[in-house]
Amino acid sequence: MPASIRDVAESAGVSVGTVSNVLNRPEVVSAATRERVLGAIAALGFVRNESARQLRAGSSRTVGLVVLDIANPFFTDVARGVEDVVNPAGLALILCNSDDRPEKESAHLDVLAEQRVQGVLITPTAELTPHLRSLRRRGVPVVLVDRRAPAADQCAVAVDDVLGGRLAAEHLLERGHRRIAFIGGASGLPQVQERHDGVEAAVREATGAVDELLTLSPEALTVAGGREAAARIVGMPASRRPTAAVCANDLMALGVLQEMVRQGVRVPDEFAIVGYDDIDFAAAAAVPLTSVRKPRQELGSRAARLLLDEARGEGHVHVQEVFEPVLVVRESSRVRRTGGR
Amino acid sequence: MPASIRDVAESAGVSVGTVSNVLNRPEVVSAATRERVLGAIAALGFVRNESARQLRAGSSRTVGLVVLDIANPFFTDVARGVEDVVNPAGLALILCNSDDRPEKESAHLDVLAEQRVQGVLITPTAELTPHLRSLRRRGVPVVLVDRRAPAADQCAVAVDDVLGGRLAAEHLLERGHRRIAFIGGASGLPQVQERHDGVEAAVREATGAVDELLTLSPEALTVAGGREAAARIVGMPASRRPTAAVCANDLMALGVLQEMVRQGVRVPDEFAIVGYDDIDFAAAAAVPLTSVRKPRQELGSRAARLLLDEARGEGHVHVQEVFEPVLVVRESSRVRRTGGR
DNA sequence: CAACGCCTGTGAATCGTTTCAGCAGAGGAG
DNA sequence: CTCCTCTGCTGAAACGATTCACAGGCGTTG
Repeated sequence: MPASIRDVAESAGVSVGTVSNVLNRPEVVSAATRERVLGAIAALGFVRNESARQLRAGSSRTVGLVVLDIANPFFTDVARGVEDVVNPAGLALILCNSDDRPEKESAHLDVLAEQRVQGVLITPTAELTPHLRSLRRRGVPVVLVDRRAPAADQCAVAVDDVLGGRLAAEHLLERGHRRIAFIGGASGLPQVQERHDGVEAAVREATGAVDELLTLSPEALTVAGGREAAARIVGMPASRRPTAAVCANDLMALGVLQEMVRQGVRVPDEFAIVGYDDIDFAAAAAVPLTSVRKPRQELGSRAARLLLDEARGEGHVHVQEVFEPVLVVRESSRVRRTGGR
Repeated sequence: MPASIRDVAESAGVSVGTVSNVLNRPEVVSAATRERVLGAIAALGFVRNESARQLRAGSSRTVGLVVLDIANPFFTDVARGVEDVVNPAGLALILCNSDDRPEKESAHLDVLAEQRVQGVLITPTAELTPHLRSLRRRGVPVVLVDRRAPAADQCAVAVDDVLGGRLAAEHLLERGHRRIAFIGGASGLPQVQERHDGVEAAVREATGAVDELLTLSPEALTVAGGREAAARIVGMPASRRPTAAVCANDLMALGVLQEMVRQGVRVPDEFAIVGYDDIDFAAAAAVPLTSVRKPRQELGSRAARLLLDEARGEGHVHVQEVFEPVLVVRESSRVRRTGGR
């Protein structure tokens, strides 16, 4: 139904080749002809059919971004960084949400493969699914976001999460906390594991023992997950109950905070909280959250640039970029009545 | 480079038509042949080329969603609602962010038109741009989200924002506030205008005068915009300074709250705040925000269903759905020392 | 035994764009 | 006047999947 390039050609009295030239290399067409063709295009309301163009070109002008949780502002900030790079390059972004579920992730990857996207940016679920591998084997560039590459044969943009965990824990230890909880999801994400390892190492060095570290694994890395973990902590006997928690992300930290407030536990006086990601809302929370800051937007833009470079081919060198996180101290861990246990 | 349907046909010793049948109407192919073809598909790692399929079909298996601010959780919740409807229908979602800028919006619409999307869901910028009109004229279904349709010739899913504004204002008036501010962006969005009108009507009815309503229009409907407005309010002489504000969305309300806290103004004792949208973070704010709740996810899913219905053709009836907002009272407007002026 | 219908499968046309070899005509050089 | 070059345009092939009219093969029926 919509006008095709042939209709335009007919209406302008030229061949389809000429119309295509007007569209793609206007400089090879004489000014008079160009005007005539552009006039016909406007008159007919012609819009290029991307499918046909793609069919010919072999790949589309889109890239895919698959995130773990679209409701987590961390990922929308990453997406914004990606957009800032990808749109100016004339590419559209297909944003997919896996909800940390491998099936959804696979389904999205299938769609992206069928769309012949230029490449895929992804924060994968725990296991690198076979879909992801086969995508790469098929020659589709894949850049991991907020996750280290398992090998040097692909690009990845990550954050030193062991360091991040360590920063968070050392901060609490300095404030005199000894019984510390690490609250991470049950999903088994390596990023979360690394944060845990950083916390654990710091706790061991400071206390000489690891059993001071309580690890809680609520269902999901969400506000609800944080509430769940907090409820369990409050339910523990006071003698064993931790006095502070490092959370695997800010959403969980907000959940912990909410539940603590609800249960009448004063934060930070009775319980200190450190979040992770430093999303904008962390600073606006009931008790402003201490958090481990990651360069969210830059994570996205850097990953997108690497992807475009790889898609362009020609001597692309795989890069594993690792950003350093920074601890931002706010109210939720500020005070500490008593030192030691 | 990737295997085509022809390679599969060759490898399985059948014609391309048969392969296509296996893919699209497996029931017309004998079991033996089907197995053989599926085997070849697996062996070659064949993936359908959507471009080719679309070229033939005339339209793609995607829908577009254009939002005003991807960083606003309200819109990610809407997006989630859309996804829940659209993915099960076998369609992919292209999520675009206009940042409330007509040029970006137009650029995104161009891309979506070239992609031959099945339809577009959009929360448009202030003016309905010519691009949007021409899209509709070209027969692409367009459903407005969180915005009323200017005429009955298209679908729209909105919220009664006059009522929302009224609910917010009446609540504050009941609490004894008389000098009230309305904080909305300068973008001229009708949704915001309606909220303003609702507030204004309520104020007029209660006080008999409109000049009790101070309207502030910061640059953008963001946290920063809220801070900016709050700073201006604090700078006013106490005699004329409002004692409460209705904000056009929760992000601004959070900004107002932050700035008030920073300036040492106690909320709600010295200044009450009501937000709009009731995003999840509203309840988790430093002072939990009273807010006007909209059915965020349902807004998206309803809009998506209408879009799919319209795309399917066959006796589609345009629907203008208007949801009723509900006031959720929390700490930010709870108390009020003194009544009246 | 012929006629018929059903079941499978074939092969060519088609979608709209890009690309490229090649052609007409103008202008310049000899 | 012929030969050559350059500019501007043409026309057809190609991309990969879908679709549809149709062709064999086989069993059934009268």
